[in-house]
Order: sequence, then structure tokens, then C-alpha cells
Amino acid sequence: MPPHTQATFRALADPTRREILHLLSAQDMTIAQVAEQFTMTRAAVKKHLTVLSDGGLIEVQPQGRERVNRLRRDGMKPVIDWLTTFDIFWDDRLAALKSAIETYEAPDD
Amino acid sequence: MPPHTQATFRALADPTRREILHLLSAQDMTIAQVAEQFTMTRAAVKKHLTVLSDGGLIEVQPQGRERVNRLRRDGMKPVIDWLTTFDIFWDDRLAALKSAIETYEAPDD
DNA sequence: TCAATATAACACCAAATGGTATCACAACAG
DNA sequence: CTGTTGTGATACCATTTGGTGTTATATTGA
Repeated sequence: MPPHTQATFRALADPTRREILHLLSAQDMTIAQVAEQFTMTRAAVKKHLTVLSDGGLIEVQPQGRERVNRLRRDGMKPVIDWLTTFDIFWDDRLAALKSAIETYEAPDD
Repeated sequence: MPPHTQATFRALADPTRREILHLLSAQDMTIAQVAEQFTMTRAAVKKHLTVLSDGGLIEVQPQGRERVNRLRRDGMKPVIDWLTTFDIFWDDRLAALKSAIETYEAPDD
């Protein structure tokens, strides 16, 4: 359904990127702050952030000379959507989950 | 939590492999049957199936001289598990979903 | 044995990953 | 205003990984 399902799956395929998402789930961070948590360079981290952004999983907010990276709450919806297409083995409890997520949507961003 | 979370995410990152999973959700298939649906060679398909197997998403059942590939119902559980670690933005409706899925488990394989 | 199928072993090309510069720009001190 | 500094962006390069094909080698049923 979403146009960037592939980009989302691709973004999640890398363990570093999944870890970055966890970091961002705790708080918004600049590139430098994210890079501090890894042994990689800022440039390398920046590339991961770009992939995450392409996958709709984060958004970037310019703030002075910094750019704050923020987790997009509904960025993983494409994944959930895809998972729920397996209605054969995902029984109706999962269907309930899907509708719960769809009810969710973005709060008041 | 599952040891092969990375393998599962990696397996899902490729669109061909996701399509294969959809095919297998309709019915069990041999490599040849899967390969019919694509323009790739059997060998190429086989490699995708190996990746899917590594990710715990399918299982292979020898049947005579053929090997039937079958979707593993709970193979995507690592993904769900990972998604539900984001309890900050996945509110308690998702938590309910998680417990529902955990209640699920394999029926009577 | 023969035919069909599955698997293994290579090779090739594209893409992903990460490093090192380097550049642009905003913030700030003087 | 001017120069310095920190931050992010970008370009280039090397290495690795992934996807696919081709070919060769089992394995199995008849």
C-alpha cells in the first residue's frame, strides 16, 4: 500500500539502523549525538539516517545549525500492513491488531 | 529475542523473497513450482529459499525426490517481537496485539 | 540406466557499507 | 563585520555483500 514498503524493509534490514531507531525512540538526537553511540564516523551514520529517512522511519527537523532526527511513529506501518496480508496463518487476532494500529495513526504531530 | 532476528529481517528485505512467501502462503511448492512464477533460474530461486530458510520463514519437507517448501507460520514472530519493543510510540493497543500473537503459537503442525 | 530434479561451486555485476577529505553554513567572540 | 569553530552535507574511493547466471555434481523415481 504505501509506496515505500521496499524502502522500509530495506531500512530495517541493517542492525545498526535498528539500533538507531531504538536510540531515537528514547529521545530525538542530532547526527553527532547518534554517532557518539557508535564507533562509526558521522558520515557513515548520516548515510544510515538517510536510508531510515527514505524508509519513512525518521524525520529531520532543522534547528539552528543542527538537524534533529526524530522517530516517525507510523513509519513501521508498511511492515505491519505487509505482515497482515498473510491472513492464512495470521489469524483474526492479528487482524484485530491491524485494525488497532490503523485506529492509531499519528496523534497530533 | 530469537537468535536469528537479523536473518529474518534480512530475508524480508528482498521483494522477490516477500513474493515467494506470498506464493507459499497459498500452497506449499517445490523449487520448480516457485521458479515458474519468476523469470529467474531455479538456482537463483533456490538461493532465495535458502535465505528464507535461514530466517526461519520457511521449512523444507523432502517428499520423494522433490522438496516441498512450506511457509513457517511463526517465522515472522521475531519481527513482531522487535516491533513491540518500541513501547514508547506503540501504545498499549499494540501491546495487546503482542500478547495476542504470543498466545497464538503454532496450532498443531 | 535414464530422466528429472535438487544442490554445490564458481564467476560476474550491482549495491551497500564505511572511510577520508572537503565544502557550506550557522553560531559566536572579538 | 570578520574570523573561528562546530555541525551537517557531499563527493570520492575501497571493501564487502547480495543477487543472478552458468555449469557441474549429486540424488531420486521409474
